Amino acid sequence: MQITDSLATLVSQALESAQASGSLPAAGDVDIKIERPKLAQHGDFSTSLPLALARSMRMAPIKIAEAIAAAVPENAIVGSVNHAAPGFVNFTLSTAWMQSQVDVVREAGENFGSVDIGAGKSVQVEFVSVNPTGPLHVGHARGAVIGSSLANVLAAAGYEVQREYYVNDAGNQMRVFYDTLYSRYMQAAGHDVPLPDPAYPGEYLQDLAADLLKDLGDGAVSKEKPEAIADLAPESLKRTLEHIRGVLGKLGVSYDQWFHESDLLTSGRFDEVLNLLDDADLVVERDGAKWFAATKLGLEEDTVIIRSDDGGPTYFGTDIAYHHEKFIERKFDRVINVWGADHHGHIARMKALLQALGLDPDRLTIILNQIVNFKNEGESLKFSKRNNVMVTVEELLEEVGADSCRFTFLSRSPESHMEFDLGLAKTQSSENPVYYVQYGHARMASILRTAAERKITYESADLSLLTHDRELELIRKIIELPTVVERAAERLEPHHLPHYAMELARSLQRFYEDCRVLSSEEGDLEISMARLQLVEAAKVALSRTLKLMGMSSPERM
RNA sequence: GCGCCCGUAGCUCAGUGGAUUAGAGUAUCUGGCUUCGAACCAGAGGGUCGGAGGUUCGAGUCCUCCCGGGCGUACCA
Repeated sequence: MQITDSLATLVSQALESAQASGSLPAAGDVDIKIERPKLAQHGDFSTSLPLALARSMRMAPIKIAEAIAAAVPENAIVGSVNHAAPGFVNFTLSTAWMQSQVDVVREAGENFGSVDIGAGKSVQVEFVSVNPTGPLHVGHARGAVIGSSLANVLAAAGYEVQREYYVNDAGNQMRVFYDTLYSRYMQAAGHDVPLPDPAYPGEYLQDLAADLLKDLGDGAVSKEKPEAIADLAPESLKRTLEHIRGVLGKLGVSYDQWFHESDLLTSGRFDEVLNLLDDADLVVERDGAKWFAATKLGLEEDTVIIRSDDGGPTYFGTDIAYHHEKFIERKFDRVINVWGADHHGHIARMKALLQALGLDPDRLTIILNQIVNFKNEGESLKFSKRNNVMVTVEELLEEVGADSCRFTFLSRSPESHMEFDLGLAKTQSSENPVYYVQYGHARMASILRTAAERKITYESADLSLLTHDRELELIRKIIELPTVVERAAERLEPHHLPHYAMELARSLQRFYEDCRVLSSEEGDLEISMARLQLVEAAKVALSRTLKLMGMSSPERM
């Protein structure tokens, strides 16, 4: 149970007992919100419930606050309760309780910070899902970082999480890709085959074609184009996906499943779902194409499911089957898709579709991450696959490093239109907040190492010696982690993690500055032992936070 | 035109679903290393929260309008 939940219960009990004793009048159902005051002098937690009750109780809020504060029952967590103008009840945590938490954190170890709001419900997080037509470029990194961290957070919050990459291996883009690959392959074999129009640009395809020629031989050269492509396609897809998988791995991203769009077509699921829609009278034929009749569901316009030119499904068409598969076949309680903001027009259609399939649209959540504006030394960079100006994720990682990259993307909320200055990220490395956070971890590790070298054991420490302001400040910050995880999971906002990490590292550095852990003085052994336990707890909390962010927790730097 | 998103310190960004005196990093300036790691700590300056109305006892947060920017508005994905 979270501290805030415990406090809410206490407030609820206080309210009831004050009403029972007649010091407060009756009130309707109330939602007790526990907040964190901005100023330390107002305590650790507060509630503005009296302000909300003032109207229905027809009493001055300050009087209500006074009555509630006086009625809070005795308990282990709260040290003192006060009321303050204009109508707050402020709580200060009990010192003894905080001290006891050091042990709780150490015992929880790498599980510290976990909560159980998910209650084992299954949730799928689908992210990146870039067309397998070449290397990932920097614009894809943001969604990768957000999606993977979000998955970590949800797992820590008690959900059964599945991480998925949707491989679009069946659409028009792939056709263009393979057409271009064919030309490049033939060119590599010395034949003058022009590029198709449109064609995929970039050196990647030339390199891939040359590799295929080298590794598979020139057997496809003498074949007709469709047969040649059939020969080359599987291997090119495999290699491209391997490359993508490798780069994402370097970025700290991994998946439980790579789901292929083509499977939806070969398995018959696409046709099946199309029939379902047809039965619901939501498919119309017009201009030789088949449309999803979204206007019948109140949307602005219909959307094509099957093209008129070749009878193939559109991206949205297979996406219908894909989401049907997610909810009906795989039975996910919730599905979260992380999309680039340029796909936002797709959301209303998807939601309408779920409704048409008889599914609650709220089970699908789309997280849009805004396009990243990359700069170099203050100058804006425009990327495009078409005009071949791009920086790959691989290059980004070489320049900036995975941890720094993750921290930077993660510390902005997805909807912010963030700027990423590549030059700055490189040159500012030592001022980068990521190093501040990791340095804190390395420093705690160093203290524990030194303690081990000096053969200091501290299992039997007396935690009641931890009374210094900096020690208590650190404990307060450490035990905040479960609340942070809960909030990040509830709101699907992993960006709270790096901000918490900064605060924790700061509390830790301030503690280090004012509280000597290892002393050469004989009489200091008792306090050293207690502080070593605190250091260990702090390291546990910071390490877990870094892990949730998909970052490393260095023992040395 | 319409739709979605954004506008908070010089710069990059938070702000816990309305609440006690708007925060952090960075940059600038000042001070601090003889014992555990100075990639650190302490302090200072820097804000009409894009603008104007409105709701409210109370608005950076909710509503309306305006200004500025990004992205959509495909039988591409």
